[in-house]
Amino acid sequence: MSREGIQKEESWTISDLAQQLDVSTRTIRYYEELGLITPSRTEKGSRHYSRKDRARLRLILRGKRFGFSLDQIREMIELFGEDRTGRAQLLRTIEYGNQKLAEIDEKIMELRHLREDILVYKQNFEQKLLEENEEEKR
Amino acid sequence: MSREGIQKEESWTISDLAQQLDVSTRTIRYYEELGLITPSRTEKGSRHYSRKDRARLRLILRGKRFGFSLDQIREMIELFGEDRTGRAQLLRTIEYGNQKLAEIDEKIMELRHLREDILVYKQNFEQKLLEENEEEKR
DNA sequence: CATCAAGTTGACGTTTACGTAAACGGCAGT
DNA sequence: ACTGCCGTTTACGTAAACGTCAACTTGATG
Repeated sequence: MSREGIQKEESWTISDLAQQLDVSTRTIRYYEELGLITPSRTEKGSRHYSRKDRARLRLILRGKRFGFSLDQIREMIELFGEDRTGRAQLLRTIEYGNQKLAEIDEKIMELRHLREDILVYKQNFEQKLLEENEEEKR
Repeated sequence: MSREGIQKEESWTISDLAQQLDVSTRTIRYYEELGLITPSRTEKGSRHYSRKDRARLRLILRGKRFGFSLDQIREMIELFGEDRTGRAQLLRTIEYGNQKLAEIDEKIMELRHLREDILVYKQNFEQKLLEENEEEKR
């Protein structure tokens, strides 16, 4: 009989996580200082990260890579994390989400522009390369 | 006869440019300190920006918005800016360009992920909103 | 049991990317 | 000639995002 429902009950130490996501432990603790993640603690006081914590950290790192400040990220996490109740609150949160989505779409657009710019530069050099080769044939 | 080839000879002062691209003059001067832009000077010493300079500044700002450090940006500008000659140099530069393009594509992919994450959060709240409405009907 | 790796909390240092203020020159309008 | 306004340089200030080091605990292991 296959034993179903066995919870791996995965969890990691701070250095596990640091290694997995390629950041320093200091950085992770720093994010905790800022209230971006709140891992559980063992009896002794060691930090203890669940897969949810890990997902959150990934979100943070991802956000960072696109110029979002930690403060903006915190803002985001708080809004989506709180147990908002009541239509008004919910609507506001959803609206905030839409706004963030729009921002991201905007970023994607801009990235395409940047890509274009670089492509043009590159093509310039490719052209030069062709000219060099022509010259050689002569 | 239409007068062709009339160069508007466009150029701008530092504050013109700052306003156009929505940055401070300090920032522009700072980029110059770092060697990212080198505007010409008027007799008196005032900076004088051509459309090329403006394009470059736009590139810088664009790069910045995606977490590229000014140092990375400088690296990029230098490589594309220098008058490289010789097939080896050209090939290296082109390779560098390809690498940058790959990085950007990677970023775009990651942005899509981030977008997905946020979308899921939002949909969660939209679901809650539906449940609230149900409850009300009761 | 000694020691060593890995965890903790402070505290201070460093880099990046500018802001801000001082002190000055040039030019336009009154 | 005086007043603003814009430009310049030099210099110091600062917020964000960590790095680094010290001082200490706590298991784990030869």
